[in-house]
Amino acid sequence: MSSLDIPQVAMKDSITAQKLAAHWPLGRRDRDVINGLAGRALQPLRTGTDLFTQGDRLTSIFFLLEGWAARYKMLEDGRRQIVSLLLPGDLCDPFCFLLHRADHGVTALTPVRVAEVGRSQFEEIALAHPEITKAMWINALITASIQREWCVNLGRRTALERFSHLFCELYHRLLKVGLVSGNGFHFPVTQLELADATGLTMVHTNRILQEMRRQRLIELHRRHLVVPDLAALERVCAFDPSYLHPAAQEAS
Amino acid sequence: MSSLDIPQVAMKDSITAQKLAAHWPLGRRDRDVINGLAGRALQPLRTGTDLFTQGDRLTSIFFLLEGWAARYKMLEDGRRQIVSLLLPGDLCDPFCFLLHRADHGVTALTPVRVAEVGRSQFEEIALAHPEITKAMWINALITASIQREWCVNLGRRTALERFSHLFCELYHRLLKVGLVSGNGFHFPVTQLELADATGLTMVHTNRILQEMRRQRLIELHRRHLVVPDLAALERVCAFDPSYLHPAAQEAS
DNA sequence: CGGCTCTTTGACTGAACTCAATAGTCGTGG
DNA sequence: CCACGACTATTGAGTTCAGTCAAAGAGCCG
Repeated sequence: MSSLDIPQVAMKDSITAQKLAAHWPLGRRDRDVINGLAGRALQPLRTGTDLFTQGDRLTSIFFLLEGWAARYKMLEDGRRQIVSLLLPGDLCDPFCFLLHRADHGVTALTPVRVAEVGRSQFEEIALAHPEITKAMWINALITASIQREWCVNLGRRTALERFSHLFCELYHRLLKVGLVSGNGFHFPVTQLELADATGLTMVHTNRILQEMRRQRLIELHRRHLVVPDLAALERVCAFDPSYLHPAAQEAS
Repeated sequence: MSSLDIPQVAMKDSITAQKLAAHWPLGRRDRDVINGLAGRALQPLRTGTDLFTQGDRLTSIFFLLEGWAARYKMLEDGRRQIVSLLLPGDLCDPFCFLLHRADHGVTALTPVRVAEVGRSQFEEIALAHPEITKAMWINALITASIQREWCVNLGRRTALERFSHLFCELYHRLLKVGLVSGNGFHFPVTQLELADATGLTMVHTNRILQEMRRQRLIELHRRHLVVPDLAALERVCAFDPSYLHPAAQEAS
């Protein structure tokens, strides 16, 4: 855990192992188990592919190794709400076997590389590596915390605040896995998808983004988002990163 | 699990044991452990008391034995979003110890009776009774599913649909613990609280409730809500109860 | 009966939506 | 290299759902 280790970890561990180890300290062996799973990635999936759909019986969990995905729910008349964004390294429903069926879908927003872990294999690992299981549970709790914050975003923030908050969240989450460089990051989400994530229409999304550009809160061009002044953006929405539980682990 | 058992269970088990056993079959001993915890209830807390507040370090979990509570988050300027409702029998953050601090508050909407379980005691029980732990994890996953559905409610439904959906959800959840009688249930939520749960203002809440009464979708009077035609209410919002995972347990 | 909290009402405002059309962008294949 | 189709982004005009402000009733409890 000393700072000297970090370059080595970054060289060696998969992004998923990094992320889990940030929740709960994992030893070399535990991390290597995760790296092993992450190494067996599927063929890349193309944009728009669903990892699974609402109502599916779930037979495996996914590690999102590269690319972005979205958890979403549809209404009968075609309205869609994106309920969370999955970033590189994120786990997709590690404990889904405990429920009957998927209550939502997960779709690839970009080409994605995922590793699929079947149920029996997952259960073996969970049994043999309780620390991994614990890290995954912490991960699930943080996901739930983010979900609550999204409820606040959708229920009580203005359009400008919603986008500001979302961008702040993504900035912090991507920073943690080393995907921010030069105050910016690759941002492959279309305005339609942004609208579905913030509960607004595409037209309104477009107008607010222009307003944010005008106010120099963001630069957004060709799938790249730059936040020239993070503090300013955070001020717009009174961003408090504690809901991301940046240091979840504790002496136990 | 035969239907002959049901009356006996209902007579003997605490509401929390009932609820957990509905997620995952629990034996007599496991249920009695929960009953034992539930039996040591605190003094009733009065309306408006916070079980804990955002930022608190969590030292115990709560069983809500009687009364209603709300999970909420505040914005700096006083805006509030209720992110979930806790009904009689509900658990309040059984695994909160895995995170540093509370990212939200929980407040009593009515006088409540809760049982408090300290960390060390909880961990003892979790170790000695893995089936209870499993039931609690399933409970946590269902809570997360409900949270996602609330995002849909806040992001993509009209005001009328939001209230309809919320009432349908409450109807189903209360039905499961035997708190619905004669198509109705005790409904102690004020219009201000309803507004904070649906992301609307109190004034608009009032107007929509009147509209719902006019359309004979609900009867709401003196803290009692009657749904004369559940199917009609469900039609308004295209309610699909599968997100409540009514039969979560499965052969494992 | 007084002081709460909760509910209801009216008039006005405004943030976000709808509809519809135009303009980029990107990959593909001729 | 350019033309084509399919997304994606942008713009304008008009509308509406929900918010704001302010005040008046109801219900409840000591």
